[in-house]
Amino acid sequence: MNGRREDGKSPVFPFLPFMGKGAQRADRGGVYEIYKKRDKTMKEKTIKHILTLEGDGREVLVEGWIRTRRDSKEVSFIAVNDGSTMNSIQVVLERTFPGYDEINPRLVNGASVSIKGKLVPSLGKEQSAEVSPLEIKILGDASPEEYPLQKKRHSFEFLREIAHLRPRTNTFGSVMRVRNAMSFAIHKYFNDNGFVYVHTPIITGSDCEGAGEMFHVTNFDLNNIPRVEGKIDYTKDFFGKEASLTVSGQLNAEIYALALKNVYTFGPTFRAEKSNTSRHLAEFWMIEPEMAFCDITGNMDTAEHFIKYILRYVLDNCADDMNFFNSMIEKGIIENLEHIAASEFGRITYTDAVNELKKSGQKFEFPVEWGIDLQSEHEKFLTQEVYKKPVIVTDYPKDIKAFYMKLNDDGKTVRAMDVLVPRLGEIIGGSERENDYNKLLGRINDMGLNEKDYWWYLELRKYGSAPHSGFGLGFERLIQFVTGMQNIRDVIPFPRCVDTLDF
RNA sequence: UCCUCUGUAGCUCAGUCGGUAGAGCAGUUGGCUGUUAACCAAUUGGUCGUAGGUUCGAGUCCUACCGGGGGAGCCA
Repeated sequence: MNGRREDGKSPVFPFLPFMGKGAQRADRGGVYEIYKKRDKTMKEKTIKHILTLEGDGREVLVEGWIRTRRDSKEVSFIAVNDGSTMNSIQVVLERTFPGYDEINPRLVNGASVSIKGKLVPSLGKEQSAEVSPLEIKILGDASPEEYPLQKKRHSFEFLREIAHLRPRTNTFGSVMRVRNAMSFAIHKYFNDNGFVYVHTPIITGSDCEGAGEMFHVTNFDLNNIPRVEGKIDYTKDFFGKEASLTVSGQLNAEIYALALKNVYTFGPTFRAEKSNTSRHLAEFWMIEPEMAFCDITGNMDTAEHFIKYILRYVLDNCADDMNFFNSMIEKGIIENLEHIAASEFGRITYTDAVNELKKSGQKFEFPVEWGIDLQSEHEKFLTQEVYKKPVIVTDYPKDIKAFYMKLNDDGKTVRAMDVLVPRLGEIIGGSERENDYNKLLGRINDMGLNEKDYWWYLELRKYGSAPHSGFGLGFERLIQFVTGMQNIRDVIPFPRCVDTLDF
C-alpha cells in the first residue's frame, strides 16, 4: 500500500495542518514520509471520519460499541459508537443476512463489534449514509440483564458509581473530547505565544507553597515510624526531610520565568482540604503561566486573552459536543461563551468592588466591609449581576492575600488579581510577585514565616531580580465553565475527593 | 467541619391523613413497522439505606448511624 485511499484522493495527514509551511516542507523527508508508508491512519479508522465519507459503495470497517438496536420485520438498525464523535453510525442488518437469527440477539446495547461493510446512501432521514454489512464480528458481549448503562438518561450521581463505564455515555464522551481539545488548545496557545512548558515537581520538600493543606509523602513503615524525643524523625525518611505533594508549581515556575522569560506549567495539583463542594477536588489539574518583565496589567491582559482563546478554540473545533451541552446540559451556553469571547472583561479594584457591593442595596449573608475577603455570594453578584460577564478584581488588602504578592505604594494593598466568571465565581487567582528583596523579607517575617525556608526564593530577588507576574487557573473549573457541567467530579475522568478514591 | 435536602424495583421517580407498595424506562415474551433514546401488548422484578423506638398497625412519625445531593468555609 502506498498511502493512497481507495477513492484515489490524497491521504489525510492529521497533524500537518498544525505546522507552518516551512515545517511541512522540512518534514517531507521526515514525518511526511513516515505517514506515507501507512495504509490507514488511526484517524481514518474512526467513526468520526467514516461519517464524513459519501455512501458510494466503498468498503469500510466499523469498530465500536452498540448504543441501540431497533428491530423491524425485514431489517435491524444498529447504532454503533466508538467515542471519536458523539454521533453513531447506522448499520442496517437484513433479516436475510447469513446467521441473522444467531447474531442479531447478541447485538445489544454495550456489546463491542467489528463490522466490515459497504457505505451506502441511507433511506432514512437522519443520516446520509449507512453501513450495509458484509461481515459482523461480536468481539465482546454485554448481557442486557446486567449491563448497567441504559439508553435512557442516568443521574450523574449513579454514573459516578460506575466510572469505568460512564465514558461510554453521550455526556461523558463529550466532556472528555472537549477536555482533550482544551488541553491541546492550552499548549498551543502558550507555544504560539512564546512560552516554555516547564515540568515542575509533583513531590515537594517545601512546605512554604502556602496554598493549602498538603498530602504527606512518606516511605516510612507507618506501624513503626522513627521518632526522636517523641517527634517524627524525618531524617530517616526517603528524602531525609518532610515531603509532600505539590499544591502549586508557582514558586518553581518563578525560577524558570526568571531565566526563560515566559513559562507555564500544566499538571496535577493536590490539596488535602476537606472541601466538599461541586467546585473542589483533592487532585486537579492546574495551569500556571509565569512571565518575567511583566506587571499586573500584562498579567490581566494575558489571562483575558488566554481565556478568550480557549473559548474560541472550543467553539470552533467542538461544534457537535457544544451543541449537545447547549441543548442537554446548559441552555444557551454557546451564546453565552460567544458573548464572553467577544467582549472586554470588566476590571475593578477590590476597594471599588466593595463600594459597588455596598451601594447595590443587595442583602448578603455576609456583610461587605473593606478588609474582609469577598465571599462566593459577593463574587457571583459582581460577575453575574453587576457586569454580566467575567470581571477581574485587583489590589486586594495585603492581609487577606499571600506573602509573595507585590505591595502597592499605598502600603495597604497588593497587586493581586482574581478573575471571576458567571456561574462559577473565581476561576483564576494571580498576582504580580514581590520582586524587592527587602519588602519580601519583611512580608515573610510579618506573617511569621521562617525566612530560612525561603532562601532560594529570596535569592531570586537578590540576583538580577525583575518584575514578574503569573496566575493559576483550575483546569477542571474552566471545563465546567465551557461545558456547563455543574459538578467538578463530572469533568475529570476519575475524581479524587474526601472519602472518595474509587477506580 | 457547619447548614440543608435526600435514600422506595436494575435505572428515574410517585406514594395523600399512619391502614400493609405503584408508574415510566430497562429486562423477558409476543406483535408491528426503513427505524432514529422506534412503537403496541403482556409479564418478571421491592426485607421501602441500617438499627432501635412510638403505635392495634410505620415507606409515612421519633432517635441514632450510614450513603448521596445542594449550599458555606478553604481555594483553583
